Amino acid sequence: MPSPRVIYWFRTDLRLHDSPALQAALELKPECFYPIWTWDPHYVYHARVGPNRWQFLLECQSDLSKSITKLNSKSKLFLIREAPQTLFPKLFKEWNITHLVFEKDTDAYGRERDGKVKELARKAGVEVIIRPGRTLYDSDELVKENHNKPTMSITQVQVAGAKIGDIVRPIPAPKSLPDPGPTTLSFAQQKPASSPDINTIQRDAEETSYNTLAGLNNDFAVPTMEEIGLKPATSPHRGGETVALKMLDDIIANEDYTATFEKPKTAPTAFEPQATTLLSPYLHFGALSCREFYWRVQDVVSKYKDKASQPPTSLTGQLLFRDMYFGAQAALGYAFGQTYNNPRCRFIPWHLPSEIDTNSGLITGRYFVDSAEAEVLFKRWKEGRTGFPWIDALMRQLKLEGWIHHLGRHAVACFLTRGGCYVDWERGAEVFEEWLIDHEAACNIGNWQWLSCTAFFAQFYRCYSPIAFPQKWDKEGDLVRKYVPELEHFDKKYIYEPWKAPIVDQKKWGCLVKGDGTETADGKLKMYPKPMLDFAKQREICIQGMKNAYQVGLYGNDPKVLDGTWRRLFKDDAEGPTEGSKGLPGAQVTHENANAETDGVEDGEHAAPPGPKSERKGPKKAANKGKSVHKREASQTTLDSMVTRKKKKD
DNA sequence: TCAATAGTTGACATT
DNA sequence: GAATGTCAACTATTG
Repeated sequence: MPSPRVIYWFRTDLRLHDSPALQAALELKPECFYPIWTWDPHYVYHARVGPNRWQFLLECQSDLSKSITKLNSKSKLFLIREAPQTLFPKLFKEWNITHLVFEKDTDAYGRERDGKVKELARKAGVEVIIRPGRTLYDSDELVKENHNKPTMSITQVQVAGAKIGDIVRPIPAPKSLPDPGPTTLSFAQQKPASSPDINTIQRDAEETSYNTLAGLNNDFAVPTMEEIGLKPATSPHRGGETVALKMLDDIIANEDYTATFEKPKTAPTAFEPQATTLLSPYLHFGALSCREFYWRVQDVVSKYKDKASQPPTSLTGQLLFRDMYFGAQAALGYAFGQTYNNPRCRFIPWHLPSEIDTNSGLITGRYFVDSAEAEVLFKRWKEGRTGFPWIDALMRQLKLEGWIHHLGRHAVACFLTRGGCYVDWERGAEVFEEWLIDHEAACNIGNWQWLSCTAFFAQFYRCYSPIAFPQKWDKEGDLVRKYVPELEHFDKKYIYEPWKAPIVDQKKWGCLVKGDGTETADGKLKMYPKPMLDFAKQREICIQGMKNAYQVGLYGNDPKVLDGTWRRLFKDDAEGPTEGSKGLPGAQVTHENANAETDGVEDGEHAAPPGPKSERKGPKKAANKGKSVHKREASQTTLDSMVTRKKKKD
């Protein structure tokens, strides 16, 4: 039996503390130990990742690399710029590897990738060791104890969790690490296909991270933002296990906060400091272990006995919700991330429905513009110029900093979907995926389904007001003043509804409320848009639409949804793309090559004012016009060809 | 079987 | 200002 030569493959576990997989790797007593990261083109080209989350990732990697070097001056995090699916067979041979060890990933894409890597290892005679560690409970085990069903409520998580047993106590960080062996790379690099590339909009220079195998200085260094060609990051939040553990220490030191935390009582209007822990991005990248967090909190809670808050509102309750969403995703796979073919997601004929690849049954990442005015509402929502200061402040904070309070996310998600614009939750989830530094696919998808009342939650008549809700938390409107500075001098009486302020006052306070937000100044005066919709009216339309869709009662996997005949069950004038009795699968609107630069709807910027169906006189066509449609041509099923194909010449 | 009740985080009026 | 009830009425669980 040769001495173990081990690759430890870091992915969503960028830490040394409490890593069951890392512990398993070290128990092998390796002769050579290679801590590596492979540069997965899925992240570079396919998932939506903005500069803020990129920077957070790079900071987590740098911090981890330094921590590794502190334990062994010969070692570091070796970043190898190639897709794992093509790199590993060559690397196994080159470094004479005997074991590959990594933390389990239950994300839909993660499972697919790891399945392929396991197969490659088997062929190369390399033993693969996988340990769960990303969640409180192993998500697959949680599903198993939930009668092999996706975990759809917190009670189910608690019952299934109790059957599994106690949440495991955290493992200390290793005190030393074995040397790596030789790190020569004599093989040729295989570049991934750089097309399709959803992230061109995130860059202001060429993406050159695949120009070398081991980086510009051949030292396996963490790439710079420049190497990836990214636009500058703007988030104030810094990544890394070191920062995370310090933040956790500070939270735990405040025992009252830790033990009596109740999420619904934390203010979404608070900033500097925010009302919640802001540990979610560290949990996402694995810079902080959720079990470390859980037990540090639980030990304080135990001291407080009956004075402590309880799940689901307590701090540990938040971690249970995370496990719930991971369990739902582990059971449902790719279908969890979409309505189409999802047995647990209600079918609502939202505006701007997703394009479906009928071969794979998966969404393509593009969508249909069934209504030009809905497209305008969506654009204005994304850009933070809805004319509702609370919504705009949050969307601008999100884009700038990559993090907003959980209840702020509720407010903007409700507004986009069932409580305002009646736009598909998948559109909103895509924007969050792009901008959040803590974007966790399972949690993001689950929360969007929750807020849109398509799964997990059903009380659609409980609708967040963009005026009354923030008023409850902050009468002064400080968050608005910070992120919507044009309203900085408005009296608090009008801060959440500035269109009601008298014109003389608007002039006095230096900002006119007019237009649609495309212009920002009128002479010396600033401009802020008028509200893009009548909230009270739109709320009624949405609630009626939801009530109707609930009565029809379809789920995403209903045959009538799959083949498009669901339209027979809706009246033509029901809210959403409901006309006719037959149509394309899902809520797609007409047969059309979605790559085509054709359109059948008037220019969105000049659309009629909001109102039900106002623009849908005459034949209905899909508008997939230019910039308004996401340029993602491949569905998830084509990922494999994406990484194994040679880079095409331009 | 079915009524009662609970469900992390609504708005508004009244006490 | 905090607590409670009503609005209109959802699903899933429980006894």
